[in-house]
Amino acid sequence: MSLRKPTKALPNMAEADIAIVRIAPESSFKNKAYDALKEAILKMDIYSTPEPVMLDERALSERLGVSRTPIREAIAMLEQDGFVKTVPRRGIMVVRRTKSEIVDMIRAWAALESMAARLITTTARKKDITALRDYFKDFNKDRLPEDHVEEYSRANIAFHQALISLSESPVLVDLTNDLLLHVRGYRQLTIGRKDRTATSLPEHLGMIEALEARDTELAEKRARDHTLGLAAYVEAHGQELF
Amino acid sequence: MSLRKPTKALPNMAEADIAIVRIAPESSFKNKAYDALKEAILKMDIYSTPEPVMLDERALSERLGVSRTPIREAIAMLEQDGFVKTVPRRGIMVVRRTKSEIVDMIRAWAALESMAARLITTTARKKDITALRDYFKDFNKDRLPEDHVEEYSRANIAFHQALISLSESPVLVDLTNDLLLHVRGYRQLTIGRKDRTATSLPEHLGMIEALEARDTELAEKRARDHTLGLAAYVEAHGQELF
DNA sequence: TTCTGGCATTTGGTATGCCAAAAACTTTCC
DNA sequence: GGAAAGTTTTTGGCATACCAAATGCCAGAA
Repeated sequence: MSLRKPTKALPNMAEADIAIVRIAPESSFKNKAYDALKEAILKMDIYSTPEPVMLDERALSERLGVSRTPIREAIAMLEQDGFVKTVPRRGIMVVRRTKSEIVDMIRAWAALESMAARLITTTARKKDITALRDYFKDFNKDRLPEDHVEEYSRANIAFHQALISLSESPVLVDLTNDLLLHVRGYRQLTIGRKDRTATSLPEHLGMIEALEARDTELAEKRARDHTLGLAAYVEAHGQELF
Repeated sequence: MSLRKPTKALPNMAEADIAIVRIAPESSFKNKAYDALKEAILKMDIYSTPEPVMLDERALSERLGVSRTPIREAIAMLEQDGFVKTVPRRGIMVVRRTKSEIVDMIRAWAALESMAARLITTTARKKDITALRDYFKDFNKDRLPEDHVEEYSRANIAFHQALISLSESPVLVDLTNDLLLHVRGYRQLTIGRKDRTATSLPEHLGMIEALEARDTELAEKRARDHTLGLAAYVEAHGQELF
């Protein structure tokens, strides 16, 4: 917590000159394993095979070069997050979401983002709201989003995260980030599909306008309807994605 | 996943007659420890003392009669939930929420519940909506909520949980339950304070009416404003609670 | 008495080993 | 041959031992 009390052996020594830098906390193996496994799970395409993807404690501990104990603790954490499910004497499987679960998550996301929009209209600085446009500055009628789907998808996600951050609500930020990981981690394709991008950009700009106008109700509505639109889209067209 | 392949020793035995009940999964020590610790944490009043409440792995393992391993896994899970924070070679401390964190959580709760209300207007059966009134059937002008604060507080929470359940959205249900544990687990007093109960009941009835009328926008608004009212109340008067 | 250096203790982190249940594999017997 | 019975292997659950860092205690020096 506090640094060691400075020695007084040399009464006039320059105590502050050593420029101590606050030693690095060196994250534990447990947390390193958690991060590594989480990233690996989000990166893998678990829907490409019909059989559930299984993890093996011993194999993982060997791959990561640590014992099973920190691996097991990381697994327990991932299970709390809903990324894996361990079945005794059966194995650890990566959880596969159904379409309706994804739709459900997007709806919750819509709820949280619309609340973020509401809060932003009353607290955020105009400068910060306007800065949200920057995420789409590379797209216009000469450079359509639907012609750069991957790039637009990334901008899309960055925009939404920046928007939520403007609410200055840690809870909203954390909850939406978690949902986003589940929704997009498995299928990047879900967001930014070509036929969504056409309507996406104008809706985003509409949201920003409402925020700038400090129109609480309108901003909330536009944020909600935009994301609910995504939910409806997935519900209608997402069958083949899962 | 699948039941054991039925034996064929007796070709004509009535296989379906034994009514297998899905053998008890015999929850693991890890999960038992998780449940026990979670309950204990929610039950304790961590704001009554100025010093942070610390947990000790070895003491817990002795108290629960298991080794440290499942205890540590349970702790890792609780840390994911945000109930405890472990600091290497320092200890495990029960997380204390600040007032602004609680307010933040209540706002997120408002967002989720208003979405639940929205969904209910389009999917729930009228019968189920009307049944929500039952939670308040023991309160009227001859038996005011403010005269039975504890009882009303319980009915209040049960009502909100039943409401969210009507949305048939597992995500909304889970997220709000988690938030509720954090908000009320530590301070039962936060909800159901005498000066809130007066306005609480009419607002609840108003929410039910809007749901019955299938007025999506109104139901959403009333649900949101009701819970945001609680947030505002805590923000304004909650100082002494923390 | 006060301060300092060192040792013992505490505490979370990690590695290992063993267990039981389930699954995979092998053997045996009709 | 094929299936039942027996055996081996696999896999997560749990207990235990040891480690290193942080803290506290205490004797000895100033």
